[in-house]
Amino acid sequence: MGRKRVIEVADELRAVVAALRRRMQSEGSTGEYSSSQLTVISHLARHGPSTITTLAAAENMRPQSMGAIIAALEIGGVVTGSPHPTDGRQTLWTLGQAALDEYNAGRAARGNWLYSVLSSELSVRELDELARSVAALRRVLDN
Amino acid sequence: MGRKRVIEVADELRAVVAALRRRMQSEGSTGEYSSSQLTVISHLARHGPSTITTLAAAENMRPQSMGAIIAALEIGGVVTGSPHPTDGRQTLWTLGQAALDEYNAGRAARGNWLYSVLSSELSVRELDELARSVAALRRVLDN
DNA sequence: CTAATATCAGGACAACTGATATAT
DNA sequence: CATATATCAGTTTTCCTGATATTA
Repeated sequence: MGRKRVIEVADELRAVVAALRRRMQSEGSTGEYSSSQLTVISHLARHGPSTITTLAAAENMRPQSMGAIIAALEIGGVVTGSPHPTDGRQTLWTLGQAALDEYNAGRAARGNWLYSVLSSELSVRELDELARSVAALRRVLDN
Repeated sequence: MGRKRVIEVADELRAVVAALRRRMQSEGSTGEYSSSQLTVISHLARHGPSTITTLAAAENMRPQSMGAIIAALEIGGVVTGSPHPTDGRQTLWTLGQAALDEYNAGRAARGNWLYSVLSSELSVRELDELARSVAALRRVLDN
């Protein structure tokens, strides 16, 4: 693939990422959780209890920023914090049972804009390609 | 593709979009232009002179927001505005010759984080899949 | 008069940096 | 003391909504 072609892909990816982000944010009010909140919920549901520092690193975000997201979820009763068994500096955050059930049942995603448009407007093949592309981008981010 | 699988793809896409956006923004200072500015520059380079309303629609953004981006580029001498030949309400914005040359030579992208990681860390096949996935997402956004 | 284009002003939100308290 | 975790406070950036002038 030529250099020019890579530049085009990068340009289009940049534009799509920016536009997707704006769209997800504006559609966020339709669903129950914001985009940042859904990301944290899915992380906790899949990886189990985590500290703020761990969550922030997973999302390429500063601990202070993640702290604000967790604080909002705690007020809503979605997550609960408990002291780390051996390290008194850390707090382990866990998904509440109701939120975990909700996530596993797919109800958290049901009313979500991104989930619904991917289901309805992408072919099976496109979804498959998208899954691989997302994994490749994740790999790039984690380097 | 099952429902659960689509939810996973949506979750991962949401997380990657958010993380990519943050990363692009923080790496932005390395390059010469911000993410929003690069998007506008590449649009003008490919599609020719455009109005603020046209640019805003292409990027799924409000005209007021695009106006601010254009204003910054004008101060930097990157774009120049000229009145529309027949419609006095409109201003057509054009890339300056220096910026156009720079774009065509790939110099605008050379120092760009996104371009360089895509070139160095993705295989040809992954770049190809990514190009198709980005096009599919663009289609979803334009609906 | 109605619709479209652009811009001015003010606001909301997400994530940032710097500083600080506490525990290892 | 040096390091790691978390949080408080203030700032920056980006995009938003509402209101207004101008032209088609």
